[in-house]
Parts: sequence; structure tokens; C-alpha cells
Amino acid sequence: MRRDIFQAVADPTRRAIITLIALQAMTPNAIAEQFNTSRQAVSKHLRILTECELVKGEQKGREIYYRLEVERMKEIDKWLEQFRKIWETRFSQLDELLSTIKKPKT
Amino acid sequence: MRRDIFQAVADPTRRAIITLIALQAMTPNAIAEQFNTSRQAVSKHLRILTECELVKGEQKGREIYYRLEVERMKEIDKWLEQFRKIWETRFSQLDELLSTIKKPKT
DNA sequence: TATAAATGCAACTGATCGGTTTCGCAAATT
DNA sequence: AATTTGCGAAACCGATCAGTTGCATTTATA
Repeated sequence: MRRDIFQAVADPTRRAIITLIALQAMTPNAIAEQFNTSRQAVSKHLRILTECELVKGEQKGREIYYRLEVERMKEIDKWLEQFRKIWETRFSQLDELLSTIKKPKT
Repeated sequence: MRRDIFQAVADPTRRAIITLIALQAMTPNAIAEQFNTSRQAVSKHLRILTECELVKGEQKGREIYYRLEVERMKEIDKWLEQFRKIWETRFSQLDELLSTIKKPKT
């Protein structure tokens, strides 16, 4: 039961669900119709996504609308931060290199 | 054998390895010393990371130095892009709301 | 040349995963 | 009140996973 946001996002179907409901909340049935999967399978994915709070369900009568907790996605972004620093540094080093070539031996 | 960058990053040990070698290339033995895992386990992780080109090994004598292919990490960043748009929109909507409160009925 | 060190690879194992099937429950419809 | 609809939960199944153990190969060292 160790739900991890990275593990949640590892599954392609789950990523597709996330993208699907990113713009508007949807019911499990509606989601399942978009894929070649059963409603129950989607339900299991939604449970996993709910467990790590990537998704939240809101009951409306007998339907449940699931919507993306987009804020939670920032966790991944946060982890990427350290590498973004590196690739930006690489870029500025390249930048520096280029300007060194332009005016060699300042 | 369907190696996917998201699946590669799903494992916490693999994420730790990535972070570890992000700044400087390391050998499997050196990496294994940092964790509570065997060298062989690290080797398997490195194989997976190599398969999806997140990591590249360079032979130096009988040692192999593995370094991070930081460019590859941008794939994850790229996927996040769509959600970044959403949360930035949310933010600017909040921004708009705040300025509406400040000066109501312009 | 014999030995030690660094590594990859294959076989095995218990755990987990993603999916299906079946069931039960609550809300809507007839 | 009986039926249909929308849903989650549990039991099960084959596939995959992460780790261990054992072995083979190449390079450095004694």
C-alpha cells in the first residue's frame, strides 16, 4: 500500500486518465469508455490515484466525478528541479563557450 | 522489456541512483556502497536505466563509470508541461480575483 | 602466470501489479 | 416495490518486479 506519486504516474493508463480529467472532472464509466479497459480496472486506477491524492472524487447522486489535483503534480516538478538546474547550467556553459569563441581571449 | 522513462523513475532506489550520479559519474561498486543493496541489484537498476537511455556507462579499464543523461529527464518535464499550463492558469485566475477584490467594479 | 578486483548475466524467489470476474450496496428509474 | 444504473471491494490470475545467489569474463596486480 505504499503509494508513491512516481509509481502512480508510472502506468501509462493512469497517465492517460490524468490527462483526460485534467480539464474536466469525469465519472469512472465515462473514463472507461475512452479506453479499452473495464470500469473496474479504471476504478482500481482511480483508487491508486486517490490514495496518493493525485485525484479527488466528488459524489453527485449515484455518480462520482473525479478531478485532478493539479497541485499535487508539482511534487514531480519539484523533484525535477535539481536536474533542471543542471541542464540550465549546461546551457549557460554552452552559452559561455559560444561567446568565448566569438571573442577569444578577452 | 518495455522500458519507459516513467517506469524507470518509479523505483525509489533508481531515483536515488539518478540523483547520486547527477553531478558526477560513478562506478556500480561506488554506487552500491551508498545504499543497502548488493552490487548486482545496482547493476540491474543500471541496466534498466541504460535501456531507456537515462544513463550511459563509459568503460575505463576494468571500471565502468555511469553518468546521467540529464537531457533525457526533459521527457518528464515535457509531460508535465500540460499541467504546468493549468496550474499557472489557476494562479493567474487567482491573481485576477485578487485584483478584482482590490478595486471592485473598475 | 596466478590471483584479486570490477563487472555483467542468468536462474531463482517472494512480492506486487494490472486486469477480470463476481458480488454487494446505494441511488435513480420504472 | 421491483428493476436498472453507477459504483467500490474482494478474490483470483498471469505477468512483471526487485532482490539474491552463483557463475563467467575481462582487467589490474602480486
